[in-house]
Amino acid sequence: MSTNSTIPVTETSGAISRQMILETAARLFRHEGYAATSLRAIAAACDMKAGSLYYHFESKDQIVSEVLDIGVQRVFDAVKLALEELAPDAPLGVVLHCAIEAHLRALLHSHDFTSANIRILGQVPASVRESHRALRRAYESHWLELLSPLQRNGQIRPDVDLQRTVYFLFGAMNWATEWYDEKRFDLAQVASEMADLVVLGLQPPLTTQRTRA
Amino acid sequence: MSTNSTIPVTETSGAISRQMILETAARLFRHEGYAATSLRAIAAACDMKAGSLYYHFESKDQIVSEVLDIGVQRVFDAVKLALEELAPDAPLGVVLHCAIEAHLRALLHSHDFTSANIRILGQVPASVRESHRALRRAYESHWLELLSPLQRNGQIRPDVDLQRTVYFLFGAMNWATEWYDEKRFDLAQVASEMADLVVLGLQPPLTTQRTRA
DNA sequence: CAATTAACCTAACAAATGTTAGGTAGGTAA
DNA sequence: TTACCTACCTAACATTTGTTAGGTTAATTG
Repeated sequence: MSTNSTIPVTETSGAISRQMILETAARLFRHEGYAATSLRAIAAACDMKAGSLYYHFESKDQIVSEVLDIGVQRVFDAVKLALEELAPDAPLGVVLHCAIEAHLRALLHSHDFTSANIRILGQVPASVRESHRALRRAYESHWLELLSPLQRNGQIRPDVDLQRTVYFLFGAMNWATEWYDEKRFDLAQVASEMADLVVLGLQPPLTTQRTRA
Repeated sequence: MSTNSTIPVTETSGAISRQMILETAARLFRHEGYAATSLRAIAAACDMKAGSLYYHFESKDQIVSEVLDIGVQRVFDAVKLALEELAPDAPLGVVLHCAIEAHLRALLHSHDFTSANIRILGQVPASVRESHRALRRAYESHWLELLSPLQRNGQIRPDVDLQRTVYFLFGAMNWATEWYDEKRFDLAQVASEMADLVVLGLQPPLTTQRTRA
């Protein structure tokens, strides 16, 4: 007899538990590291026992593997979505600002997955790291394909190495997980400053205004 | 407080072992993470047994604590030394290039201490991290005091936030531990590119030449 | 010579780890 | 009713962990 059942048809109770396990694991991995986060700690935070995790996952490696992938995928999706809303001929400053803000927002706004990703990548077993590397490279390529036409445009100097520029940007952005505090900083402003730093440089502007070439 | 301020003139066998333990620990911490690096693994790599480490150190925490401090101290010393050789009125571009190259060189040139520092800081016990924070802040302040006069000079735009600029630079530099390969890159060139990126920006120069104001 | 010390070792401790085998309450379906 | 399935639990397993207590050896010192 179907009374007023509040459980949604689409999400079974198992799927909800699975999601909670992943979110809890991401939070603990981020703060404690990979090896220091035990399955018992993950389970306890989900009001479960350690053995029950094996109903949803094959191993600890599989849990951390999914956490890593989700972390990159969320940032990847956020940046792709933000860039799709831009005009195809948007200038460098706008493109960079948009991409940086999307990356930072996904990275910092209550997403333990992304922070965990940056912190524990060097700690997971080599097999896990290897299978995760493809996704990371795909995201890196996305940024290269973002900047490449701008260099052909002449909006980026031809002698700039885009590969290393992306490395620099990733470093500057991802390091924010170590110092960003949403109570002390405004994310949009941080994104603007970072974009301005690389676009305008630290030097005072040489001319007050510029006409299109 | 346990400062080893005075190193014995003749390096005793114990001091050599102590140094080897620290170097081995740094290497393992960097590659395996803090919790995954056991005292037995450190000892075995030094041709010792785990219990013998307690002749030189009080605990695992003390070992990792010294590794963390050495990591920052080496970069700190390298940057201070490099800046002392500069003229006091050196322009922004020269100062930044000099500081960045010194930081990167100490960070990347066969120093497991520095890489370990960046990777495992988020994994060590809170008490260790807390006592290490003072040294990190001192290094951060050194960069602020490096850039501050240049902003008063007018060589850095007055609306630039120096605090966050240092965060950006630290991120870009420290991230190099994740991608730098001494066989593929030239360190001096990487340092130049990074300095140019923030000094000149990505945009093409608006004027071909510039005279002093 | 004997005594001492530096620099290790052995062997064990309790606690914690990932993982597995088997059990069980509650709902669903026939 | 009976049978089945989902989503857990209990209890153990073999390892591994940091740490300690109590040797042992070789060199140094008086």
